[in-house]
Amino acid sequence: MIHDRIAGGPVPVTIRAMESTSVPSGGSSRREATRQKLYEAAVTLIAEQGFSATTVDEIAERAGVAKGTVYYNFASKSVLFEELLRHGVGLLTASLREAAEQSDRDGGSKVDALDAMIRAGLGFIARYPSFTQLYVAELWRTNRAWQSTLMVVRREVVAAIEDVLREGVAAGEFSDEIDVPLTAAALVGMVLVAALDWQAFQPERSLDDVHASLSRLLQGRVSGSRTA
Amino acid sequence: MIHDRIAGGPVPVTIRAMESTSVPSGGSSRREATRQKLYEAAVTLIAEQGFSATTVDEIAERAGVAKGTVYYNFASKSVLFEELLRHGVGLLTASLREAAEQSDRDGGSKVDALDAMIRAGLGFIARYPSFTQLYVAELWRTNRAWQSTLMVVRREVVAAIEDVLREGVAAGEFSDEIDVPLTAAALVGMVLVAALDWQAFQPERSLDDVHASLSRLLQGRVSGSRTA
DNA sequence: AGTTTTGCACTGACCAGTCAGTTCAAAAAA
DNA sequence: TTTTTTGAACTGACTGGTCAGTGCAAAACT
Repeated sequence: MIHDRIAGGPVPVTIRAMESTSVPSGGSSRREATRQKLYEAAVTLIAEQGFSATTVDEIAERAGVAKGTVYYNFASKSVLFEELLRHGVGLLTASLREAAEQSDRDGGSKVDALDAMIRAGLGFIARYPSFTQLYVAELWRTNRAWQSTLMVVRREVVAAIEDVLREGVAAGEFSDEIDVPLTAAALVGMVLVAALDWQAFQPERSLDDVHASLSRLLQGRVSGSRTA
Repeated sequence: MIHDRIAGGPVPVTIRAMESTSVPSGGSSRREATRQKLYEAAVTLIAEQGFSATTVDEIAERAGVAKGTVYYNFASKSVLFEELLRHGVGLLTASLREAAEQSDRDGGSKVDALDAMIRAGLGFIARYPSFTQLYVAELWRTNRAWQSTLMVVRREVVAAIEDVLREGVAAGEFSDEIDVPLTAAALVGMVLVAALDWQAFQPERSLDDVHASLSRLLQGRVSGSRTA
């Protein structure tokens, strides 16, 4: 329980992809492949059952390795979880920012950029539903070991959206009366919950379809006259 | 057990337990009062730590009750949790439906009703932040004992919103192109996440303030010309 | 070449501690 | 009296984490 021993050399962990990138390719040592398997096993189990209810034995079994291997690769159960969080949110923010930049490059407006981000968010959630579940479930918890990691990681996501909102306000495209942080949070929530519901209850629907519904809601065409 | 709670430290989120509602006159036996105390204790602990990480001993201690009392009043830890869930969502849906009905009685439009529900939702979350945390954290989990309870309870909430949306569509107030279930889910998500962020990161803001921001977002005045 | 050594990655039985749930005699309300 | 609560002891299963030992492929050596 108590680690008097300070990790002598914090190994720079290079996390690759979340799901198996069918190509082990060069550079990936045996260890790296094992880490990958552990991430994949952990993300689904924790999404389903929660962190505390998921045992290290389960993770090891699912990954097809011995329990000791988990502790050979990660200092503790929570460290494994934290690295999983960081990695996943890294992918998400990269995807969001990339979408916004692409929209800008195409000469789109900031509304277009926001729309592109919503689409990117939906795409991410569709690709990594387990990670999203896990993130939502842990985000507002307090008094947890990885509280600080969670805060850092949340800030990254929200900031990506806030940036676009602010640019839009500066460009006169959005009302300058909007509350940027709150609106960003609300948008995250809208996409998050809509996407999780989509995945959970109407998985047969297409991304385009869901995206269109959310765009409509966002652009205020809900409370308006019937569109032609 | 280890109680390393830092006394008097900065409390990140002031969590108010589910206090007794406006004096439930009937059935207020001694047992009922004990149950209430147990709900209050359980809701905060589980919101903070999650179900699995919360022990029955902790709940009993927090409620100021012996452990045996917990098992005298509830068959098991998960039964306690399920009843807590049902109780809390009952309060929420009642609040939402009451808000919509009140708006109707005042001769408001369906947009007004929706707005009133958003306000009611924010009010509920502000009053019972712990319950909300707990609900969000468990909602999309799978393979859990209380899965069915959770589904029933979710349906109640979403249905309350869907009803108003449908009425609005029928009255020609909302576009008939909107996707009612998805829009309802998105609205829930918007309010949920915005409110939790409000409570966690800007608790000093007023409900009116937050409500105004969300109304603005919903009515599409985000992407529009600057309002006068 | 063939042989020996090195050390990384992995193993799984094991340990010390924890937890949900039980039991029950006695006390305190009602 | 009857109902409800108490509080402590107890059980049996489970859990995070440990550690002496294994396997093996690439070096080092002869």
